[in-house]
Amino acid sequence: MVYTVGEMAKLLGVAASTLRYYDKEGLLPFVERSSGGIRMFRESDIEWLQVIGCMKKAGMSIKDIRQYIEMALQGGDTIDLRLAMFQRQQEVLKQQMAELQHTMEMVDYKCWYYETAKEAGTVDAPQKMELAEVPERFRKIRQELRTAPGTAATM
Amino acid sequence: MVYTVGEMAKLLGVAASTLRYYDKEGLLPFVERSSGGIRMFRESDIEWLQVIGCMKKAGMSIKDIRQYIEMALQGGDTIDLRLAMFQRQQEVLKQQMAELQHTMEMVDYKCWYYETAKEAGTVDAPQKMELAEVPERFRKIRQELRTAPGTAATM
DNA sequence: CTAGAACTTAGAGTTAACTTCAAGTCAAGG
DNA sequence: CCTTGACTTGAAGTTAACTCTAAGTTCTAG
Repeated sequence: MVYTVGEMAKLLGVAASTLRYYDKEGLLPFVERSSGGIRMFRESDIEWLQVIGCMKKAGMSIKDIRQYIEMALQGGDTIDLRLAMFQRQQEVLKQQMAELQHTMEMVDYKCWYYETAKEAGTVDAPQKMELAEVPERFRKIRQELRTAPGTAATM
Repeated sequence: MVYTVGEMAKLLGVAASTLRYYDKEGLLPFVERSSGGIRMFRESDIEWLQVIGCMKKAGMSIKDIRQYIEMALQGGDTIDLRLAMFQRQQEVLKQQMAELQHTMEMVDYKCWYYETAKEAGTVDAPQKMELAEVPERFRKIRQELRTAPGTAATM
């Protein structure tokens, strides 16, 4: 079974123009063409596309992804490089996860803040509350919000 | 203690031009000016800036953040709206977390894949391995990678 | 009082990742 | 054979979020 660019796009839930763009950027060198020049995606190309989607979700740029694809097609002696690339990506994701966790804590705190404000009818209730009255799990984040960060970038 | 835009930028680890840009976009209406027109960030503005940073990390656009800021400055009768906004953001973050989790699984799989390839000296080892030989925790993701997705967008 | 560093603004430039357009080509059904 | 819908390309346009530039102003130290 082969697919045209439009069919594959529908299958993956992306625009056909996106796949053409990826091809132009060198992300799809494995896609073959008909005698007339039309892209013919094979069943096995789906795995490539899924991996590309995964890397994009991990925050990698088109350029970085192209490097990986080139290595993968080049073959055997780049196994170490590819392994290293995914291991680095693992670290990046761990970092992202920690950051997301932290962002969640902030949002949880803000939800508590406005729930408390809603009950009291004014934001003064949570805003002026003594730290000791604030639920324990929000104390750290509240302190953090109200002071400048240490070294790490916040915005 | 008050800060100029450059001092505050350094404190937060961002470019001064970014803070000016945010101001231009209406994100910093609370920042006062000296008689000569120079921005004077107050200690208490740090919390605003931290919240902006948090919302940006949660993937909100400048435009959406401005809406929140406007509501917050407008005062009391928008508490419900602000609560709803953060509750929606909570859902968005849960979604992001699930996606990140999934991306991590893919990367973990790829690490295993290339570790196995490295040991064997060829990608054929993991590539052609029977599903039953694949460590149990990678089976699902391997299957998934090799087939078209259901309804959800993958890329 | 003055030099110079840091501030101000409007507006132009940058970058990534698409997205659209125009003009033309391919392929399947009737 | 012809129509028609989907495909092709290069190139231009879009969007968000900055980032830089230029011309001018403010503040602080000497």
